[in-house]
Amino acid sequence: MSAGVPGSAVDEVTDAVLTASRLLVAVSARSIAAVGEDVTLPQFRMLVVLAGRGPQRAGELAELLDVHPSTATRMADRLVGAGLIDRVANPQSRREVIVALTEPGRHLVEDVTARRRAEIASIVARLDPQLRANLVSALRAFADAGDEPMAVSSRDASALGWT
Amino acid sequence: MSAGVPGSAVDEVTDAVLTASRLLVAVSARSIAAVGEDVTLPQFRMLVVLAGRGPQRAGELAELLDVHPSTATRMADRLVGAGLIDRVANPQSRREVIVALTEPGRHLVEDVTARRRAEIASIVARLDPQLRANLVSALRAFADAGDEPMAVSSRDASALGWT
DNA sequence: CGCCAAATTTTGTACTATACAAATATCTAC
DNA sequence: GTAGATATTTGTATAGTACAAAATTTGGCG
Repeated sequence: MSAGVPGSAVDEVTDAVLTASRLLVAVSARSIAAVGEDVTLPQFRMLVVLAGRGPQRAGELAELLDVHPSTATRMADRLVGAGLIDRVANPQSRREVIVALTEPGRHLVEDVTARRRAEIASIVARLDPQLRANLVSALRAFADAGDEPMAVSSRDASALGWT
Repeated sequence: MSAGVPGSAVDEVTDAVLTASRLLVAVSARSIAAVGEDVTLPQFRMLVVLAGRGPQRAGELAELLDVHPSTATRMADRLVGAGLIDRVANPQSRREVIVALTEPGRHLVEDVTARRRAEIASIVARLDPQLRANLVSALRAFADAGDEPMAVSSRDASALGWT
């Protein structure tokens, strides 16, 4: 292994993060289902972005979601069909399209978010407070450590045949 | 909030776990791409299960991956096409189909896994050792706390209008 | 002014993942 | 040996995804 970290530690961290993440995804899915709306997880992500950052240009929205613009268009089609978002041409520049939550859309996000937060809170509440503090700092450090693009030393990279 | 846990703690934990998990998914995707094979993440999951538990019945495989059997069939179709798995009828019970890695399939898994482990190791290596230990124990505790099915107190549940 | 290049979005096409229902094939027990 | 149970595949439909091409709009330049 590349830097004095035993392989088992790598696998333990990987497993632990992925398990925790699966749990959160399951909680989110449950929360959406509980609200009874027929919205997929990617669609919900779009709604959350709109709730958090306000109305957005279609292309900007695609970038925020890290999908191709045409993907965003089609996702938006479905959400418009469900009455959860509106699409209006920007009067200043009619080639741009502004996407915004409708009232039902905002409601949905609030509803689902409240349920999700409540459920996660009930999990977090069961954690020993010391562990709880560790969790956040350790995960942040982990994410920060991985943030630097191409997170491998050049020695490792060449050893593995990377460019 | 349900149990004396400030909302911000909930959001911090949620954010931290999801960010870390996104990082890992990105690492995995990079590792697969680096090997140059045109395999999707779900397909790779199937290969990993086969590598870890040996040849499996089609239905068993679907359960392990938590997808519908027909989904597994189609995923397997593509992997057979790519020469990464084999499908043989169980001689003992010809209605059953056994799916197994081919040599190229096993190779692919080993290759990708090695790259992924190396990259994650280089991230983990940057962590303060104390944080590293905290990370695993805290995440495990979190996942365990969430494992209990329907992780909400009945008081919370009724307060939220759950059944 | 008018046209052409750049920007923005949508449409056409193709493919994967996914589920449900129905068809198919096999096995087993009576 | 036939009926019911079991295992898989096929038919059909939908969502997410990308790339390429078309459509629309804007803006600048001769």
